[in-house]
Amino acid sequence: MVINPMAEYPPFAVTVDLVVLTVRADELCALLVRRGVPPYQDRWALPGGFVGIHEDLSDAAARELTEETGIPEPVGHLEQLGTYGDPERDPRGRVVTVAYLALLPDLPAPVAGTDAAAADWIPVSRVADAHLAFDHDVILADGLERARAKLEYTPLATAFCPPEFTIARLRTVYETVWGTRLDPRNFHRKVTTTPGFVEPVGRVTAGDRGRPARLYRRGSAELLHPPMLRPSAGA
Amino acid sequence: MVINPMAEYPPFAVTVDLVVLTVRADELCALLVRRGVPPYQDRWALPGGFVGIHEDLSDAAARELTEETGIPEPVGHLEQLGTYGDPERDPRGRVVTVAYLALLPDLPAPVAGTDAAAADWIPVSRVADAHLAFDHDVILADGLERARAKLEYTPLATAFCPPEFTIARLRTVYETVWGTRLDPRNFHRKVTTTPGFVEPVGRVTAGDRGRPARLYRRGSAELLHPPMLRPSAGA
DNA sequence: GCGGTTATCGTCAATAAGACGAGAAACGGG
DNA sequence: CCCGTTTCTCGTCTTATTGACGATAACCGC
Repeated sequence: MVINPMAEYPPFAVTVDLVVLTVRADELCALLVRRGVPPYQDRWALPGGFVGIHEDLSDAAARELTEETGIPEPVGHLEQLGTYGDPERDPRGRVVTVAYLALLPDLPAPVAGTDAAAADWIPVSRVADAHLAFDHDVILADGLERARAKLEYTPLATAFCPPEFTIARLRTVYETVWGTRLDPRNFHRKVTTTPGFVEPVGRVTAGDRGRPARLYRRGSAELLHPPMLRPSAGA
Repeated sequence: MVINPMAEYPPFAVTVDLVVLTVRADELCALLVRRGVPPYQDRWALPGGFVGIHEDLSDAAARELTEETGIPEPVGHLEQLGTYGDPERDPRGRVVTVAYLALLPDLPAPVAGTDAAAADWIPVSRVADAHLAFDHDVILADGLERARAKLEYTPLATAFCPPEFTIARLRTVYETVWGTRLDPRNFHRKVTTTPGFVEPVGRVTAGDRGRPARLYRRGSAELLHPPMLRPSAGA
């Protein structure tokens, strides 16, 4: 703020929007809010809001995520997805939005939005008809594609799981996000032999059907070597 | 522009910055400009500039690319890299920049910047000392990592090549960007058997040393299956 | 105990990758 | 014109990884 050349340059509003994904009841769901005010009143939209003049972009995204889900931050995963700045994307004026992608475990959270409108988890298979506000259809589609691709070469599937999870739980994450079925035995071998993907906790589950399963937590790897490739594209 | 709620929200300036990479003389080079005005006067920086109030972000990036390189657009590859909005990143005020990554063939282009300052290709191995202006070190590092990763699972190495190229040329691109050596025979087999990576033109080179090489052009695939994995990380 | 269910381990063939050998096709120098 | 040099292209062998699937282990309810 030493000098003020801003006056010479066009003023923009900057927002953050969130693609928040989770896996619940064998369905991939996105967190959506129903808009209470124009434009696009009563339409579903991605949660988001304006960035404060002294606020970092990632801080704004984390703040919105906490406000919308009610959960403290250090669960799951949050990363920048992309920035959308079509001059016509917001009828109110020139608004550039920085989209973030969040992957969360299935929370029993109330999802009581602080804003007036209602918030809810919507299965992505049923969002297509909804015609989200602004360009949020495109942003959501980009987020889904990013999530699907990242499961291939990063251990981020664990972000959809609670801190301790079974291999079967991790497999349903892959199956749900990719929309494919995976062989439980080959998946088990692949996950347990990829260095740094998961590490055993030492305990097992109890109370479920079938043989108890070992519990694992996320390993230290940031990248999977070799990657988990989607069967669809492989052939 | 129907309503004007912008007044209630903090005004930002929005810029685009470009990480422009090419392979020349067996070195990976980035296009940098020397700043002619404060702040960071006389320091190297990424090319870039302010986004017009009616201009799309990708249009602004393409415009800057053309201005800085003098080449018409439809060569190489241009994609959004990420957005950087630390409140302190620009001493002049709140400037959010949307970074783009461009991969170009080695152009005999004059690189005569329209702006006052000089522009030049700098080998990335020598940029580390330079301490670029603003947070451009970070943006460049992110662009390099993105480029290295994308060579693994996309055919974008072809963006560094002229429209028709040899397998050996493509191999030097991989070797230069990754900083490793690759076996020419295994590389040749891998590239020619990956569906959609390259397709033969039908002609061969002439005049070089050694046996003439077949010419290829880029194939139709957007993703490589199976991917080309870096040897470094593989073990 | 017995069938149902799920987890885990092992086997075998098919596929892909890494390490090389060797011939093909150009060049320049004697 | 023969020869060594260079570089491209194809082929072979060995090893690692994947995909398909059998078999056993360990729980549940009855």
